[in-house]
Amino acid sequence: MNSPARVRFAPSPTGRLHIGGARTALYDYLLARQTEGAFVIRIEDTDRKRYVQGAEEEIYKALSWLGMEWNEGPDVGGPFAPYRQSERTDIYLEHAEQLVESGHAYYCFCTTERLATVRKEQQARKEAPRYDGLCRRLNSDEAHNRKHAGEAHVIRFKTPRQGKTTSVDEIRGEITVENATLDDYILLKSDGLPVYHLAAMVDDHLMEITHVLRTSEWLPTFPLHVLIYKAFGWEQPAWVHMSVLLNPSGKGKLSKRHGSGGAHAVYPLELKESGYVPEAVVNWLSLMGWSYDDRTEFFIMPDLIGKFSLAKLNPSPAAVNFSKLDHFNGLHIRSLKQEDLASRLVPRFRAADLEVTEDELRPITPLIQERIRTLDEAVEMSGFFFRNTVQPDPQQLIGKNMSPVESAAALSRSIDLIQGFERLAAESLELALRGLADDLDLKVGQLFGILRVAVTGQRVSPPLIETMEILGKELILQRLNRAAELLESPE
RNA sequence: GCCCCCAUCGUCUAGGGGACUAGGACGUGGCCCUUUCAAGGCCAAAACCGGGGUUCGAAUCCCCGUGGGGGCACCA
Repeated sequence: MNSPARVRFAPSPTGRLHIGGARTALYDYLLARQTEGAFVIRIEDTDRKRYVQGAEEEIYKALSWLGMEWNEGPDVGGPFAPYRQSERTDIYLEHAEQLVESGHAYYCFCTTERLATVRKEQQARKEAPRYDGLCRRLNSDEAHNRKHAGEAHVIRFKTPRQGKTTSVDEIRGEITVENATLDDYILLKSDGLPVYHLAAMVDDHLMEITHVLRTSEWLPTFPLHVLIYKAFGWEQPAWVHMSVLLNPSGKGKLSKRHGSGGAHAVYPLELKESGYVPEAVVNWLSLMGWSYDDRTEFFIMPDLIGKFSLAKLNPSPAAVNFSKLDHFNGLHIRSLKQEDLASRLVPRFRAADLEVTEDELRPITPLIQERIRTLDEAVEMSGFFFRNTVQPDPQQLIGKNMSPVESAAALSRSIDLIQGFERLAAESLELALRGLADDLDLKVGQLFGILRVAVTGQRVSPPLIETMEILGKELILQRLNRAAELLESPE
């Protein structure tokens, strides 16, 4: 095993955690657990304009639901607290000033208006929009004077104008760019708060982060980050730029809502509300840009912790495949213990206004476990167990290739037969019903089809015999009689 | 416009010069099983972006195209 990794997941609280972020967090978590290192959460809330109230709590909730616990973070504290960047502003200011003193950064007094004008001119000339370096040429005395006079300013990085910078990414190798193509990026804004480029580098260093996992959106500024590390004289962490997630169509970065026709949830907590189990979401996420071998795909968290490796990360962008999530959800539901499934089903039934208890659910879980792909499908399929009455479609009460009269006769004979039972026991009931079908010269499917609709109100249901056993003689007779009436006088 | 990254079935991927007649999974189609629906089993169709090199030999290495993605904010 490798030495303990300190890995951080650093979301900005600008909205709900989406599956892309969740996948990054997962890889962070796996690396930390695998090496028995630390998984730390840092909240990057230096942009006050985009701050969303409650977003931070949502992120915690989503990570918890997915089964990732963190060792350090704003809510649990830790040796490098505070973990919210808005509470570390002094640190960034100090470091920015340090860079100015060492000649790696400078004060810039340009207004946003001037910057916009410059940018516009450059674009008109079809040049890359970039800071024109006006304040870079200021002598330091003048700059200090203007600063002390209270003039609004930012601190910019003094990017070398010559030479090349080579950055090393764990999955992509060396990436070399001409420094001339880089900009003099702003490090510290005029409000005194840092931008990502400064804050993240300072924190990663101070918090002793060993592996920086982020998506490839950061590749263009990767050289800048390396330059900042070098300007401070710090040792770099291992950089890992993962692929981005694409829309199911493969066109464009994953956006809020997608899927053919219907909308697909892109937030883990939304997936939860749609009846997905966290095990499936984790399994699905883990395989978007990572693989273990050429055949193994079913994983639960402990497997993943053991098997994850950075070397198997795939650099190319991956389109999200929601039907595969459905598949994994079915797989994980089937692998659940019955009691576990039953307890997870309770809230889904309640959400559908069906008052059920886990005890009531337990006997039916074995009947539906291998038939459902989401927890909510259990409600669709077996809700009739908990409704007082069912509403069969009279048309559906007519057996396949049968007349209404024949169907009514089959129903009536079934009622007689069931009346003869003390208690409905699956084995004997099935034997009797099959005998009846034989007597009536019907195929088993014809008779069962009628009974299924009569008993469940549905054409698709859990296995009929077991269903009848659970429902019991009284209820069955009630529903069968009701069906017989419907067949005689359909409204 | 400029810079960067990527490129195997529709999708996610295995593949690290000969083991490739290119493997697995989802999805799709068919068959079997079957009281419906599933699940399960079996089978099928389905890919190395193009062109040049390098090499005895290239899906694998290099170059050029092309395509896709990302970035160019006092956002992250």
